Amino acid sequence: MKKEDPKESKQGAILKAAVELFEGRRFDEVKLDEIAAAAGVGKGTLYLYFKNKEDLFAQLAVDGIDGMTERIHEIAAMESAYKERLFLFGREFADFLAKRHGVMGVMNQVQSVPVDKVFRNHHDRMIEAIHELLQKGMDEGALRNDFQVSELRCALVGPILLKIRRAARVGEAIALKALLEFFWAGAAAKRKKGQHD
Amino acid sequence: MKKEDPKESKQGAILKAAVELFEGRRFDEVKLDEIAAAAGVGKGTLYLYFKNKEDLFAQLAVDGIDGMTERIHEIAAMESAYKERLFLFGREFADFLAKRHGVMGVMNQVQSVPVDKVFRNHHDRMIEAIHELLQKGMDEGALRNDFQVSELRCALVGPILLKIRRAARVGEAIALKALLEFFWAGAAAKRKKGQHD
Amino acid sequence: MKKEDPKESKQGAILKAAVELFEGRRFDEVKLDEIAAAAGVGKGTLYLYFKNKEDLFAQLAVDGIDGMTERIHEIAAMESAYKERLFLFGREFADFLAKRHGVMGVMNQVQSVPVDKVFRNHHDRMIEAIHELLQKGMDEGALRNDFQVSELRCALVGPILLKIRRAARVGEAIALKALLEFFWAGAAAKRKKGQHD
Amino acid sequence: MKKEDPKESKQGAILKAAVELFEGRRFDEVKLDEIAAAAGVGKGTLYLYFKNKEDLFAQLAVDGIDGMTERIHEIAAMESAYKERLFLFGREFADFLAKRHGVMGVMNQVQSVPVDKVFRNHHDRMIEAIHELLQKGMDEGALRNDFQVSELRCALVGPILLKIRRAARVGEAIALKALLEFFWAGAAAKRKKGQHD
DNA sequence: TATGAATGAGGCTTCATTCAT
DNA sequence: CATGAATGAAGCCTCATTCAT
Repeated sequence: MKKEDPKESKQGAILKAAVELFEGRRFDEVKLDEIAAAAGVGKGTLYLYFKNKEDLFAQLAVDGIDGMTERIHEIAAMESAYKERLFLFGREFADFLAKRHGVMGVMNQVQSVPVDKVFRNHHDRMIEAIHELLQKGMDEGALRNDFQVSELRCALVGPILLKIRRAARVGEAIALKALLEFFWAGAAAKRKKGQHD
Repeated sequence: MKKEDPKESKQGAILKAAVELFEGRRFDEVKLDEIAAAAGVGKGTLYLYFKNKEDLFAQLAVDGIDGMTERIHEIAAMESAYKERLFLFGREFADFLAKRHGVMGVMNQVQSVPVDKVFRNHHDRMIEAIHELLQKGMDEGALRNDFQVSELRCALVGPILLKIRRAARVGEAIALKALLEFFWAGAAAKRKKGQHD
Repeated sequence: MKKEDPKESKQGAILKAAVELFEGRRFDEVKLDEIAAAAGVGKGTLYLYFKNKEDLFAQLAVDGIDGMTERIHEIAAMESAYKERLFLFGREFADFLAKRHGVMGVMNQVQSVPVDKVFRNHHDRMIEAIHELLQKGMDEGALRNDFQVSELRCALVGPILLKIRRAARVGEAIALKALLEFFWAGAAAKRKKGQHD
Repeated sequence: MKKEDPKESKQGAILKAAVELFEGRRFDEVKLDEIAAAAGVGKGTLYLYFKNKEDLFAQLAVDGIDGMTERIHEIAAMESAYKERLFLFGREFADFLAKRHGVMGVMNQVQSVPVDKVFRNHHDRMIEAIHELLQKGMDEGALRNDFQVSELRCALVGPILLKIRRAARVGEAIALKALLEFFWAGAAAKRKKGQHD
C-alpha cells in the first residue's frame, strides 16, 4: 500500500512535470535535465521508468488518452438525451485537448516506429470510442445516418481541435458551445414536424 | 534577370527538398546535411539563403502560405455560385494541406519567438482570407449569419485538417466531398422556398 | 567458524563469477550489475567485500596467484628428477594461465597506483618462486648457468603465455609438451657423456 | 600534393597522440577529449576519421602492424646469414613491441566483434610473416625442423613480449641479446662437426 | 557565390556508488 | 548483513554553425 504508491507517484510525477514542460515546445527543446529537475528526481531516475527520451514522450502521450477513452465509453452509456451526451463529450474532450494538444502534436511528428505504434494503438482506441458514441446517436435516431461515422467524427472533433490550438496560441476565448451547436445543426437527424431536441 | 533566376531556383530547390524531408518527421530529426544533400548544394550554402535552421523552417512554412492566401482571394472574387466557390476552396485547401501539414504541425510547436512571429503573420493573413471568403458567403446570403465567422472557419477547416492528417498516416482515402457537404448542410442559409444556390 | 564460511563463500562466489565474466573483455565492459547478478547477490553487497570496482579486480587478479606461488614452492621442493618438476610446473602454470590470462592482461593495463601495487606485490612473489625453481635447476646442475635466471624465466614462461592466449582466441590445441621440450633443449645443461636427467 | 598530406597528417597526428596517451592505461581511462587535445584537433574532428572510440583504437592497433609485417618480409628476403636475419628481426620486433605493447594488450581485451576482426586480420598477417621467416630458416637448414613452426614462433616471440612488458613496468634493462641467444641455442639445427653459423 | 572540413557546445545516456530500509 | 532504488558526475557523440579557400 505504501510501496505501490510512491513508485507510481514517481513515474506519475515525471509525466506530470513533462507534460507541462512540453506544452508549446518542440521535442528537442525540452531537455531531460529540465524534466528531472521539475519532477524533483535525479536525471538517472528517468531511465528507471523510461527507456529513453522518445519512450518518455510516448508514454506521455498515451497517458491520459486511455482515461479519455474510458470516459467516452461512460458518456456513451449514459441515459440522458443524446444531445446532452454529445455536448458533454464535447466539453470534456475540449478540456482533454487543452491539456494535451501540445503533446499530441509532437506525437504526430514522431517518426520512431516502435514508439509511434504504441501511441497509435491507444489513439485508435480513443477514436473507436468516439465512433461508438456517434454510432449510438445514429442508432437512436438522433443523428443523421447518411454520412459515414468517420466523417461525422472529423466534423465534430476537427473544429474543436483547431479552436483549442488557436486559443492556446492567441488566447482567444473558446466558443465551444457555438461549435457544438453548429455540428448539431448539421448532424442532427431531420425530425418530422413538431419535433425538437 | 538572369541572375535572379538561378538564385531563386537554388533557394527554391532547398525549400523543395526540405519540405519533403520534413513531412512526418520532427524538427530535430531532419539534419541540415540531409537537406543540403537532397537539394544538391553544399552545407555552407544553406547559410547564404537562411539565417539558421529555424529560419529555414519558418520560410518553409511561409512559402506556399502566401500563394494559398492569394488563391483564396481569387476564389472569393469569382463569379460562380457560392457553393461552387466554397467547394473549390475546399479542394485546393486540402491539396495545400496535404503537402504542408507536416511543416505546419511543426511550426505550431516552434517556440522561437521571432521566427514564430513571421510565420504567424503570414498564417493570420491566410486566415483573414478565409474569413473574407466566408463573410462574402454571409453577405451574399448563401451562408447563415447567426454564427461568428471564426466559428464557421473552424467548422470548415478543422475537419479537413483532421482528415488530411489521418489520411497521411493511415492512407485512408480522403472523402473530402462528404466533409464539404456536411459543412454545407449545417452552414448554408435556410432558403425560402424556390431558391437554390 | 560457521560465520567465516558463508562469508568467504560469498566473497568467493563473487570472485568466481567475476573471473568468468571478465575473460576476454575489457575492464569497462564488465558492469558491476552483471557481476552481482552472476554471483547471485545484490549490487550493494559487492561493497561489503570490496572497496570499489578496481579493488574487486585487484583481488580477482591476486586471488589464485598466491595459490600458484605456493604450488611452485612445493614443486621446487619435490624429490623427482628436475626435468619432471619443470614439466609439472609447466603444466600447472599453463592451467593457471588458461583460467586467468584475461584478468592478468587487464591488470597489466590498470593504472590506478594503489591497486597496482598490491597486484605487483603478489605477482612479484610468484616470479620469485619461479626464479627459485630455476635457480634450483642450476644449482642441481640440471640447467645451464650461463644465462640469467630472469632470462630463463622469460624463455620458459613467455612461450606458454603466448600459446595460451592464442589458444583462447583461436581455439588452437595447446602443444604444451613441444614448448617445454624446446625450452629443455635450449636450457638443459650440456651433460658429459653418459649422463641423463 | 598539398591536399593529400594534411589529411593524412591529421589522421596520423590523432593516432600518434593516441598511442602515447594509451600506453600503460586502460581503454576507459583514455578520454577522447584528451586525444583530441593532444592531437591538437577539435573533439568532433575525431569523428571525421574514426567511427567511434573503439574504431579509433582498432586503427591504432592496426597502424604499425602492417609496417612491421612488411618489414619482416624484407628481413626474410635478405641475403645475410640466417642468424643475422633472425637477430635483426628480434631487435626490430622488440622495438615495435616496446612502442605498441600497451595498445596490443588492450586489443587482446577488446570484445567488440567487428573491430576485433579487423585487428585479427592484420595481426594474423604479421604472424604469417614470422612463420615465413622461420620456415625459411628450416628450409635453409639453419633451424631444426623437428618442431612445428608455430611452436618456434612462440618460443621466439613469447620471451621478447614478456621481457618488453616487464621492462616497461619495472624499467628493467632489456637483455634482448641473451633471449635471442637462448632461442638460437635451442633452435639452431645441430650442425655436423666443423660447421658454425 | 559556393563549399565542406573543422569545430565545440551541449545533449543523452551510462553506471559506479550510496544509503535508507 | 543485505539490498536495490536513486543518484549525478562524466563520457561519448551529434550536429548546427563557421570560415578559409
